Amino acid sequence: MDNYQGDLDDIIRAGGGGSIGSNTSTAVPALPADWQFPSNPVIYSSGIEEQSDYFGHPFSNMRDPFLHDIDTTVSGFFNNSNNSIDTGNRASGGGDIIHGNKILDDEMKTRPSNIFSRILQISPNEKLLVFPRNSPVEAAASHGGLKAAAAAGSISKDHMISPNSSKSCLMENPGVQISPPRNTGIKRRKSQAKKVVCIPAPAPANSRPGGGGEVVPSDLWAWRKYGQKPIKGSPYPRGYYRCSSSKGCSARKQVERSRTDPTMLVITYTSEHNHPWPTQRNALAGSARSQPSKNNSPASKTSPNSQSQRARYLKDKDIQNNTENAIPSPMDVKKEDLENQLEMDGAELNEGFSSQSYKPALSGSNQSEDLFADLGEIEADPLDLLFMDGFSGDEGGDNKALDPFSFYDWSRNNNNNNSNITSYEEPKRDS
DNA sequence: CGCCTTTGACCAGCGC
DNA sequence: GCGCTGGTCAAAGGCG
Repeated sequence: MDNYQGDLDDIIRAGGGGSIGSNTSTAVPALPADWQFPSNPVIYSSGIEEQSDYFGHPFSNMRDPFLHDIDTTVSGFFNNSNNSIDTGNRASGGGDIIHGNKILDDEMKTRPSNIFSRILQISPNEKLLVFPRNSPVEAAASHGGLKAAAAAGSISKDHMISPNSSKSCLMENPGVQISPPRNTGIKRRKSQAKKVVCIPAPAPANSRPGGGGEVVPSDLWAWRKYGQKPIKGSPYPRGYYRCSSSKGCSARKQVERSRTDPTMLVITYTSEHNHPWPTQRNALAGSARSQPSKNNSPASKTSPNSQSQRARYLKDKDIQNNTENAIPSPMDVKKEDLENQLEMDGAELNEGFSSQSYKPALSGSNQSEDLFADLGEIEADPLDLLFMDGFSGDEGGDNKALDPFSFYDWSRNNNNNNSNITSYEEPKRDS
């Protein structure tokens, strides 16, 4: 297949190591001005220990430190048995997943203190990460990819998560599969490794069922929509996107609104990008147009806007930085803010992270250098480190590239200092 | 001109 | 084996 160098499986398996390059693009809504980092990161413990390995991310180690926090911060969440994710759905049904939203509501009220708390990971192979809405973490996640998320904590399938600050993002996806894929060789549905990310929908869920007016967050990658289908059991259609940054790239993503929480978008990534970051040109190439047309078009459901924004963002960035490959960075989140927040949490976050580790390894492309050079200011940011770490081929130098799942569109962030990018990664089973 | 979105049809996987 | 559902293909149309 294609040149594709890796698959999600690889990524996952790599444990971290594998951060790959696919990014999703999802633009994230700006964070509330008052948003703050959770003081206590919470890690959901998963029954899955593998994950630690799996992620191989420095972050992973962080879990323990945070575990104690769970009781205090998230205890409600966990205690609530309701919080479980049902992985069960599948097949025919389109899988419904579960839900224990009740809890969420409560939780939401309380608001998880930790960003990480919202990140969920479901299975080693498949991960579902949920980030708090509008939290920088999301961004991080998107940035760092699964690793970051993973680091945040993993959850066992039994533990569901519903992280959204206000609502839970359930994986409707049939896909959240916990058990190993049955047939690896199957073509379509079966078991492709998938990552599922829940992010706050950039725009209010205006979309009517079926109508779809979703705005898909854009990322650096260029995505081309190749299909949309109504999903049984869900009022919202699912959009199918393919990476258009490079020909032959098998990276794909599915975007749909969470049934349970329309304000959340569930993005499922499949396959990895087999190419380095898209150049601006590429990125812009497709995105620029999409915007306009969509808005007008009745059908446009998915995310034209975001793409255009991305394009704009890139363009602007380019101008500003004069960098050919300007990559938006999660860092847009103000460093100071982060620092302040981090202070509260303690250096825990910092532990295990080195600025070095976080440097993205963009497959050896010069791009990365340039990009990060621009980001130098931000580098110091612990969060960045966290997130970025995902990029770096921490694991063994696997440069496979970028974490496919990792980038969310920072563009929005740009506008908002506080904004954040939210990204989540989840593994999904195939549907 | 190139790329994107939209949409209906087709194909394949999965459960019964 | 059948039916349902999901995922992908491909044609048509639109925009910059």
